Amino acid sequence: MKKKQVSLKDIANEVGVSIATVSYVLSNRKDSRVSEAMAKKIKDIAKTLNYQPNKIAQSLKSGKTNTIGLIVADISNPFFANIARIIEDEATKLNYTVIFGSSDEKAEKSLHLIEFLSSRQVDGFIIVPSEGTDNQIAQLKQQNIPLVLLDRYFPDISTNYVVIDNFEASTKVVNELIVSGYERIGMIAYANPLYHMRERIRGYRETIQNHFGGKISPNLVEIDYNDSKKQVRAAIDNLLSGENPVDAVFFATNTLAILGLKYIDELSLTVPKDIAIISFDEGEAFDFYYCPLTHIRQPLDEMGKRAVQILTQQIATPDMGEKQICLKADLIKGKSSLAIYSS
Amino acid sequence: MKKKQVSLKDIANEVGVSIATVSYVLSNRKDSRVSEAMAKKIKDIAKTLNYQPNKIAQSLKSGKTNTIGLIVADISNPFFANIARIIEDEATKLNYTVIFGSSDEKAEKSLHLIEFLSSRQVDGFIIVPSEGTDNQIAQLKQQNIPLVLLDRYFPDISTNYVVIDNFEASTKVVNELIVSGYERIGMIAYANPLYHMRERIRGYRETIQNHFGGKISPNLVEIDYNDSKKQVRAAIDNLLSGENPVDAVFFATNTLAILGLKYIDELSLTVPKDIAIISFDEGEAFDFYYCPLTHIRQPLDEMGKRAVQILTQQIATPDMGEKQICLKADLIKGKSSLAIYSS
DNA sequence: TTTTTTTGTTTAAACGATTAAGCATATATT
DNA sequence: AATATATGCTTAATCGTTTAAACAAAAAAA
Repeated sequence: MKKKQVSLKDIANEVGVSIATVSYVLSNRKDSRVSEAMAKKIKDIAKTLNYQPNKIAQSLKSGKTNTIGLIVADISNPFFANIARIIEDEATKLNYTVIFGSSDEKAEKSLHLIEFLSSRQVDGFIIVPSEGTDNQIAQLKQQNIPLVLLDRYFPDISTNYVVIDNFEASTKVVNELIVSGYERIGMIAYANPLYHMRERIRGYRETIQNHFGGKISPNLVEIDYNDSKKQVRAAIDNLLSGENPVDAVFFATNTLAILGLKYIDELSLTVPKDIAIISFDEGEAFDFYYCPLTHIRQPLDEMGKRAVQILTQQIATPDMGEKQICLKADLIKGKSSLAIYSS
Repeated sequence: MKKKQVSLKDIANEVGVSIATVSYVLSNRKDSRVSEAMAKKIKDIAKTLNYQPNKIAQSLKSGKTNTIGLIVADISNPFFANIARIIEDEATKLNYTVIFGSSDEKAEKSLHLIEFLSSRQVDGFIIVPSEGTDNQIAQLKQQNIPLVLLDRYFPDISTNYVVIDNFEASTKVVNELIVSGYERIGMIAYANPLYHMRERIRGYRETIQNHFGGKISPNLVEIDYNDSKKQVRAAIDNLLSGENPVDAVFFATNTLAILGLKYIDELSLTVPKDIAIISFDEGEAFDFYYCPLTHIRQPLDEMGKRAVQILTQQIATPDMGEKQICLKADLIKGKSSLAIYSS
């Protein structure tokens, strides 16, 4: 009982003319030689029949789908949801549709998504790559499929990417804590070999090293993504115990910060009096934290837009050179890292 | 320089056989009569060439895209991001892809999205409809395009839908406040004519009415979505002023609650001592609110899954009757509506 | 008038897959 | 041996577009 969509053929039959003529008119090509009268007639009928071109057929013919495949770790994570929204808006502006998928930081899922979206002929990908997806990215590149990495990248694979300078951001965080008088600065990060995480950790380590010259060593705990809740609690216990408990903690992501702060509250510690905190990224969750958090703010808007722009450019001009964008992130000063005035 | 994707034709040429034979083998139809030897040869070559079927071509032939169009108000809103994730997972399980778009609660954008996704031949829609989209929904229905409304629906249009019983949920909220000893209960809602909002308001009004029998009247303020921040503040000022200031406020959505609580904090009012609060829906933001919020929890998981299931069923069996699911939401008791023991 | 050019439209191939129908050849049945 | 059936593969149409090429008729140039 379902009514088929109106096709060029239907219009052609109605008007009593060939499909080609209808096509020429409705794709209003400047060089077509269809008479004014005929054109009007066709356009009118098309309108009354409510004709909508079948993009699937167009895509098959043109080899273009005007579709972007977006792969993030988890669309329900606000960081990615926000960026997805920005990407959606920019893509719409450029007449592209977005198909998305969540990889859950798993290489296997990522591969499945890439194959899935490839077979649906997306024109290109924007990918937040997970651990162990190097080969997938290399493969896409080798197949000349337009691609932009977002938020993270592989230094060993030359691709388009849009990221922030994680090293520098991390440096800012640690410096802020040091300037504010904190000395025993711990860091909780993910045990993730990806470059962005390594850079955050390196920024932390080197700044501590440069400043304290070995008199105080870095105190870093790395967390397994799939067991984060338990391990974050253990990490905090760890950092707070021993002869030299930390007086400040730097969380490498907002999810870690949320888990950490919940536990710190459970321990009835007060921020920043008992312990100072700086987090990477924001989160609605922090809106109501009693102590406004000092944190790194990534330029999400610019990141998302740039990624779409670079991708669509590369789709249009495949031989365009690779674009590698590294933006600076800001340190937003809250009250969770207030200067210590008493000893 | 871009390498074309491998097609059946390429394999056929390589093997020296017709396209049809290759197609029969690779779509492993049980009734095909291709010899074992040939089949193996074709499969091997297909593997070495890394053949991936072109779904665009398959779709054109079959008239099916295995794609769901998802329209929500705003993918960056955690409520919708969460539901999008659930829908994604369920869709993947059923071998469907999801294309999404954000309507921003605007009928115009919604129409644009529907047309956009229709022309991309999505097999069906899951839509969180906005104000004024009745005709769009009616039109889709009239075109026999499979459709499930989510979270909201139009009582005047008979469609599939998955919603919660907003009236009942609202009733629970007000009863909880009354039982806890509150009497002057205000409500802040959106000035939105959609049924879900009307039902929340009706639940509030009727419960107040039933309980206080006119001795205390409902005290409702409706907010314009596009000016919510300012208007929520005004609403709270309003509810707290006059001869009979409210002692409790019921927020009709989590976004309203967030705005409201921020202002209440600014006013240095303490929850629930100075004012009791109950909110609809949760939000990461509440995780760190000093006073755990009493709120309505919608069964997001079930809503998302059911929506996908109903939609895919209807795609498979178009003459299936309409399914209308109304789930109950739970009241999660926090401490923001604690019983009053002093007068 | 004949030839050339322009104008308006149609024919047909193509994109990559599916699939009913056709056609040999081989095997089975009488 | 003659006919029927099974086996293995190919031909060709189809989905809805696009578009180069062909064609006929009208207008312009010779």
